[in-house]
Order: sequence, then structure tokens, then C-alpha cells
Amino acid sequence: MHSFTEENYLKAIYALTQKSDGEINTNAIAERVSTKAASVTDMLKKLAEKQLINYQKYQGVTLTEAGKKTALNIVRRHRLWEVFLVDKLGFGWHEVHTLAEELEHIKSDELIDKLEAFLGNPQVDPHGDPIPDHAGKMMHSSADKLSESAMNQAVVMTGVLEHSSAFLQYLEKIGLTLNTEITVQEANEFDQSLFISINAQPGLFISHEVAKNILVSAKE
Amino acid sequence: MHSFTEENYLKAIYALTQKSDGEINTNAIAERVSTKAASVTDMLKKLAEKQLINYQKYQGVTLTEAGKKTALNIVRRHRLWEVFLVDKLGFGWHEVHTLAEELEHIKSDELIDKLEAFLGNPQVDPHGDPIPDHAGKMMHSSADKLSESAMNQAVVMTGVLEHSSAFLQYLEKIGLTLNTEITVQEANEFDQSLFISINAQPGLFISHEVAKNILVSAKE
DNA sequence: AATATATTTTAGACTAGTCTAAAATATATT
DNA sequence: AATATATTTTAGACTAGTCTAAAATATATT
Repeated sequence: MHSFTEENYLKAIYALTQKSDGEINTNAIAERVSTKAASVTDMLKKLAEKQLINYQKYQGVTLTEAGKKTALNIVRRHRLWEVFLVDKLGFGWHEVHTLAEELEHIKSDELIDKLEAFLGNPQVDPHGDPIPDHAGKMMHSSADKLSESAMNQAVVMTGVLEHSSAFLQYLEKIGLTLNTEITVQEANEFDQSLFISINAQPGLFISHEVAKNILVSAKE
Repeated sequence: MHSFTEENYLKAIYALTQKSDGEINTNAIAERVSTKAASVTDMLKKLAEKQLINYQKYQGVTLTEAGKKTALNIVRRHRLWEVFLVDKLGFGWHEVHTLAEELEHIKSDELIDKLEAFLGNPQVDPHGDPIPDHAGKMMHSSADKLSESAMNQAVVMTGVLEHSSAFLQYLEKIGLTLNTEITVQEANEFDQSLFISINAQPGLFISHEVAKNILVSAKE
């Protein structure tokens, strides 16, 4: 069994790997787990010892198969708890991350499997991120950024690339939530801001910064 | 905020207080939190420092008001999670204690309040133990031991005094679960074993040891 | 290629919680 | 009341995880 702290490091390494394939460096991990580089080095030795990461001094880090499996399991737990918090307890999608960070460390496969069944075997969490199964497999969505979406073509919002509470609250306020139907009606060449319509209602402007953090898929 | 470990000590002291009013001694706590007396002494100093317990060297321990409030809050969390695990996820009443011991340490009043509402504001946990409210108040049940129940009088099972998995599984197997209607038909003078009928079905024998760990209330 | 800068690691110290063995105190027994 | 026994506390050491400051290495710049 891995400690609370070890799990957090693995999760951080996994998340960083997603963003930037290749080796992950010490400072990036330190920032993610809110600690100092020196502490990270200590933990990397420990994780390497346990065969969870490939680590050579000064050479950066990659997850081993075992490490990846563990990380995906944590992600699985995290996302299932998020679904529970939003769907069952009525939390907003911007409020659940911190709570799920605690809940994810409760280790019982039986608990998680029962939770999954209770939630109706959801494929994605409240932010549209896919939920890994036991084996670590998860849905691969073929989503595009709204900022790259074609004009006058109805698409459906399926995810976000930015998970900050501020961003999520803003989206909710202007009516951009998962499964919303969006049509880009105009793109401003100067700043790439978009004029869009939501669910066929009066449109609104969003900045490029916002548009590039929204994922959409073709309406099926 | 109190650490995971501090919470466990407070909970242990509270539980011991329930069983034996008066001061709680170091060894009893050590056994309950599975540690050594020396470690308990260290922690008692810390808890006294934080005004959670009244502690004088060699004199035993009592909870302060603040300590009691904290302990009741942990009990509240523990029992609500147990309801969730049994009612919503389908765990057996003998399986939930250990999981709830982990879940109870997740500290968010909002989470617990929402969980409580989601569960329909239950008054008791799956073992019939009352759930404290915010203020630490809880239902006071006027239950008797089945072993002291009057003959030929229908009563309802409302709780247990023994929470071991083995005992709970045994009760479930023979059909003794919460809210079961029980009538004592015969008492054996020699060993105080009882012949009882359950929900008006063919009767069965139970030992005195079992009967004295079952709580019943008058059928209303 | 030599040097400056940035990144990572090492060394040694700190905290929370635990332990063993010895010392101090309380309680039980005569 | 004196002594034996049981309980609790103290002293000092250990582990997991963290930190700062200095040393080692890698990368960027000239």
C-alpha cells in the first residue's frame, strides 16, 4: 500500500506527463505538490526504490507501468467522487476538486466499485474528463477547442482545459456547462474573441482565452 | 484544525467515557488506538495544551466541552458515512466500520450537511446508534436489553451493544436485523438462553451472551 | 571551449507521532 | 505502615516527510 503522500506525488507526475510528454523535472513536481525541490528528490528516490518511477539522478522522471496503473487508479477515485459530489450531493462543479483530493485517498476497491455502480457507471466526471476503469482504460474523446471550431456549425460542449474555480464559475454564470449546444456565429479577427449562441438563445461574446479552454464535439 | 491522529484519540476518549463514566486511564486509551502507553502520554500533553482534555499527570483524563464537541462531530461524520455505505452503496452492516473510520476524517461541514440531507436526515446509523446533530445533540433512545425483556411481549429491535463483525454477521444470518419484531417465548433458567420468535415466524434459540447485546424497544 | 546561470542533489536539521527501557507514582496486599 | 505490584511518565531514539543552505551537475551564453 502506498502512503497518502506517495499517492500525491504519483498523481502529480502523471498529470505533468499528460501535459508535456517526456521526462518530468523536479521543480515542476515541487510546484505541483506545493513543496521544495529538495523534498521532491527525497521522494523520487523512494518511489524509484518501489519501482513506481524510472529515475536517474539529474535525468528527470517517468512513470513505470506499475506507477502509471497506481496513478490512474487515483484519478479514477478522484473523478468518481467528483461525480458523487455534484450529481448526488448537489455541489457546484467548481467546488468539488479539493474535497475529491481528500476522498481519493480512501483505499478500497470494493468501495469504489460500489460507488461507480451507484452512480450509474459514469464515463466522465463533472468537467467532462473521462473516468478510467479498473485496468486504467478510459474513453478517448475526440474533442476540439471551441476556439478552433468551424463557423455556424452546432457543436456540444464536452469538457474544459482549465479547472480553476474562477473559470468554472464564470462559465456557469454565462450558461456554458457540459452538454450545452454552441454555435460560433462570428469570430473577431483582431483579438479572436467569438460571438456565440448557446442552445439557440441570444448570443454572447467570449474571449479567445476562454474559447481555447472549452472543448466541444460535433453534435451527433 | 486537528490532525487525523488527534481526532482518533479524542474519539477513543469519548467512546471510553461512554462506557465507564469518570476518568479515563492511559492504558485503556493505548489499547483503543492500538499504540503504547508512552505514546498516549505524549498525545495527552498535546491535547491538554489545546484545551481539548482535562489532564493531570497520573490522574486520568476527561474531555473538556470543546473536546466533547469535537468528538461528537467525529461520531456524527462516522455514523452518517455508515448510513451512506449501507443504504446507498449496499454494504452489509458488518462491513462499514473500517471504511467509515477513514471517511470520518474528511473535514468539511458543508460536505457532511449535504450528505445528511441526501440521506434524508437519518436519526440513527445502521447499528441503531443515534447520529448527533451540529450541536452534538442526538436522539436518546430508551432501549432495554433483550435479555431483560418481558415474556410474550412483542418488542422491536433498535440496536446492538456489540459491534464486532462476527456478531453482526451472526445476527444477520439468523434474521435479527434492525426493526425486526421479537417476542420472547421461553427463558431457560439454567443458562438464560432464550427461545424467541421473529416477525411471527417459527422461533429460534439464542444464548444469553447474544441476548444481552441486543437492544429492543416497546412496539409502538 | 569557457563561463555564467539554472536546476537538482546532498547534508544536516526539524516536526508529528511512535517505540523501548528505565524511573516515578499510585494502588493493592500483607 | 511497609512492601509488592501495576500503571504512568520520562528520556532518548526512530520513521516519514519537510526544510534551508551548500555542493554538484546540466544547460545556456558568449
